[in-house]
Parts: sequence; C-alpha cells; structure tokens
Amino acid sequence: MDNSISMAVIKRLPKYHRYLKELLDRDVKRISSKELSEIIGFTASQIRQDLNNFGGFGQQGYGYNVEDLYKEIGKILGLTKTYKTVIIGAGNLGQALANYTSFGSYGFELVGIFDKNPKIVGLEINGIEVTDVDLMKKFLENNDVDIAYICTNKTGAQFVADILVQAKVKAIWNFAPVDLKVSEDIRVENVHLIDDLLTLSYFLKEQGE
Amino acid sequence: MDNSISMAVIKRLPKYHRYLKELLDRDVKRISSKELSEIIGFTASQIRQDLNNFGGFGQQGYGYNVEDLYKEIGKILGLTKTYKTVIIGAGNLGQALANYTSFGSYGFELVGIFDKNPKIVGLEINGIEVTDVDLMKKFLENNDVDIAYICTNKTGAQFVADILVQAKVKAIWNFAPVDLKVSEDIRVENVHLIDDLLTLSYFLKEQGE
DNA sequence: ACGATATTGCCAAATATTTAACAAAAATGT
DNA sequence: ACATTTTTGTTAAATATTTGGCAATATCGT
Repeated sequence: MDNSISMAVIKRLPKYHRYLKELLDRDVKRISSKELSEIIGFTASQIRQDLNNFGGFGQQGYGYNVEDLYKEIGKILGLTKTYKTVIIGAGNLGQALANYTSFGSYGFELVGIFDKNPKIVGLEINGIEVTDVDLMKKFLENNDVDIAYICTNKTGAQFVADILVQAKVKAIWNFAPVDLKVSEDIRVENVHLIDDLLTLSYFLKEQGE
Repeated sequence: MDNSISMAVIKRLPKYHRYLKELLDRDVKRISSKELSEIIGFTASQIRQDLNNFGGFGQQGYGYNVEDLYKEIGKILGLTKTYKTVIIGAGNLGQALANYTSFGSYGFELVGIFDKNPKIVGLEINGIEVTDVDLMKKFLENNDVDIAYICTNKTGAQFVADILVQAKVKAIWNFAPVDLKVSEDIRVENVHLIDDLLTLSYFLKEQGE
C-alpha cells in the first residue's frame, strides 16, 4: 500500500495555511469547504479530498473550525518547531532574503551568512556578520543547520551544495540557475526565477496570435 | 477539439531551453531523447511527447539538432522579441531583481522602477532612477510596458495590480504574499517564496518520523 | 549497396489527479 | 421533537498526464 501523499496535494498545503491565517485574523470561526473554495479557488471537493489525506478535521453540517484547521495544517507542514538556516551568497538576492523578517515568524531562524567576496565578508546584514565561505564547513560542523539557501551564481552552486551534503544539512533552497546533483537524503527546492518569466513570455506570445 | 497545450508541458519548456543552451555552449551538435532524458531527468518518451506538441523537430535514427531545437523552443517561448518591464517596490527584493542582468539577456528590458518611500524615490538602481509610484499611471500611459514585477508588501500589491490592469499591462510577476484579483486578460505568475520553505519544512518533518 | 542499428512520432495503456455524487451525520428552524 | 437543510467523508467516474510499445524511417558500418 502506498500511503505517501502526492506532491500536488503537498504543494497546495501552504496556500491553505495562508488563507486560514487570513480568516483567523478576520476572526472567522468556521468555514465550509464550499465557502473556502470560493475564496481560495480550488473546488470544494478538492479541498475535502486534500484535507482527508491527513484526517477528518471537519464536521457534517458545520464545516471546519478555522483555528483548529489552521493549527492542524501548521502541524502537517512541520511548523511546530524552528529550523536553523544559512544563506550562501550575499549578493542582492542573498541580502534580500536575509532581510525578509517574515521567514523568521514561521520559525526559519537565520544563523549564518556566507560569501567569498572580500568586499562583502565582514558586512553586517540584519544583525548577522557575513563570514568567508571557506569557514562554512567548520561552521556547519558546530551548528546544526537544517536549511541552506543557495544564492550564489551558477558556477559556485554545485561546489557549495557538495559541502552542504557532506555536512548533513537537511534541505537546500536553491536560487542558482542550475539543477544541483545531490544525494537522496537531502531535499532540494529550486527557484528558477527565469523559468517563470519565460512562462509569462510564452503566454504573451500566445495572446498576440 | 482542444488544441491548447497543457500547463504541465509549458512549465517544462524553460528547463528544456536551459539544458539545450548548456549543450550548445559545450558544442554538442545532436542529441537523442534518450541522451537528453539522462541529463534532464524526464523520460525519453515524455521529451518526445512534449516536443511533438509543437512540431516534429527530430529525425529518426539521428535525434535532434541541438541548435535548431534550442532556437525552436526559444521561438515557442516567445523569446524572439523583447519585453518592456517595470518593478514596483524597490525594497531588497525589488533591488535584487533590478540588478539581475540575466533577465536582460533573455530580452526582458527594465524600463522603470517605482516606490512610494521618499527615501528610496530618486535613488538610481542599475542605471534607472526610482520614481514615485504616484507617477506610475502616467508612465504606463506613455510607455508600452509588457510585464510588471510586483515587489511591494502584501498591503500595496492589490492596489498596484489594479492600476496595472487599467493601464493594460499584459502580465504580472507577483512576489507579494497574496493572490491578486485581476481581470482575465492579464496573466499572473505568483512567486510565493514562503510556500517553498513550507514545502521543505513538510519534508523535514516527514524525515524525522 | 545493404543489413543492422538507432531513434523518432504517434498511439495505446497505465497512472495520477480532479471532479461529481451521495449516504451519513450534525445543525437549524419551527 | 422532528422535519429540513447543511455539509462532511468517501467512493466512483471523469480527466489529465505519463509511460510503454512499435511501425516507419533515417543513419552507420562494412
């Protein structure tokens, strides 16, 4: 029996979480799959199906308790604990991510920033000093880092990834325009920004035809 | 008859484009779907199926000519023309995107940057002066802008989107953590960074169980 | 020049995902 | 208290996507 949850479902969970947070902030107490479907844009059937992968959180004739469901999805997403994160590559993007305070509010705690550029090493960004990337290996040995954000250029990304794998970092969030080769036991999420632009470009071309 | 290409296929096109560019740079002349499958990680069958949505670019017993295929996919993606783009919100992320030179090399030309913060308005980023967002509407009337990158906070995003829709901007690349409500004729790509982190978090939690 | 090999394009089968349908259970109104 | 309405959880049907199989055709080696 295959009890693993499909990727399609997993990728929708953050959106549920986001919308439930909004409802919670607006003091909405309960919501039906139908009502939720109208604001979130999935079908009611899909919402019920998705949630039932994890348990029966609703109640017939009533719907779902917003606060409970929000907390349940938080638990499913692993938001009950905090994660230590590092940024490698403190260029524009790395600095932008370092300054994103909202990640911290979800429990992603930034504990280190690394770069190889001597002009950037030593700078303080969001209260954290940028360290030379040559010292990263040692840092990872002394700190139990969960997630690394790779914000280097294409050339440096695989080199950095190899060190991260060796140091048993658990996940990589990769912004470099390259698909990293890593061992099975490390999870990678790629953000290929240019891919999104090309998708837009595809549709703009289509429109003109 | 439904002749529209599925989103699953469209989302893979940029990856084909990326890998073909790499092969081209390495002076590889021809490639079979089997060889490509080994480096790109899709099945050979899927690759052939994907490409055949747009035409028979290959040749039996030979495979695909790398340069031709690269160009064809570029054409499919609409990379034969240039697009005028603007950035709204010149915070850390907006500035990072403004400094991304690689977008330009794909034909996405940055023509304006807007912000509401008086401390930022007037700054020059990558050769472009940041303009007050109140002047954006007028700017859009005088310049045929194709794509707008929304890098504002959650609060400002919908307000900005409404102006963009009115000004007949064709596409929005939205980095604000909100799902924009826009008319049908404008294309939106969302980049919800936090969603990716939550996906990683989901899998980290799974690992521990 | 010709047989062996490689490889596409396409169709069909297998999987995966989404949507529809509905019985069962809870809530609501009178 | 009881009929009506709401809404879930779940099963089944419908769609969509991916993979496998193979005839047709080109290339390659001799």
